Amino acid sequence: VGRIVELEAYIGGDDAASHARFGRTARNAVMFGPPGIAYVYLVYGMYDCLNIVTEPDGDPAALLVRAVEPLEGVEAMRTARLERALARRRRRDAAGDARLSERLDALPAARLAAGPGLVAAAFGLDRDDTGRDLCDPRSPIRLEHVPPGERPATVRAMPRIGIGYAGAAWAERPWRLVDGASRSLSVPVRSGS
DNA sequence: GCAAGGATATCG
DNA sequence: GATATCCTTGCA
Repeated sequence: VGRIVELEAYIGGDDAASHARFGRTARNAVMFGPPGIAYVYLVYGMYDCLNIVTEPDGDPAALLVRAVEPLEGVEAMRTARLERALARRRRRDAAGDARLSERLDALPAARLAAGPGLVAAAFGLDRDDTGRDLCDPRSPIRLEHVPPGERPATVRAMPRIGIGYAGAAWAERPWRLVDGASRSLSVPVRSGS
């Protein structure tokens, strides 16, 4: 269980940073479907990224989940992270495996899912999870309301990350939303933003 | 500061 | 069918 503390909005086919910018394709098909559905894609050939489809059927849009603050199951997340890291290695050797394990053990819980690729790794998600209904209480991966008693989010908006290819006009839009008080952000909030 | 890594969309 | 590029990460 974790609390989403960082999201980026990708809205409509005219958003030059969105996967929907080329229209409907095999990869992005669920973005054009109903909201509340998971869209998981592979980026840079290595990392899976979880998105939540948002707009009504026919209107392509999604939220990229860039960071989650662990609330429960920290050790399960650590195990999932290690499993993913080990599976990715070409040449396996005991010394290297042990070193990876040590590094993960030393990683603070708050940093286990502090990045889009790390969110999927910590929750054991991959592209096969595309299409899951995140609003279905029976779904193994799902959205729930923040438990009562948790601190309220102090939401801040700033430009999205890693989308220089879309051009300045789109890159400047403040469509990255973070809980400024969280220590689990992928990139720390810079003062003034 | 940069290499790793494979799918993807586009171009010949 | 080939290739430039990609909503990143963890190492040097």
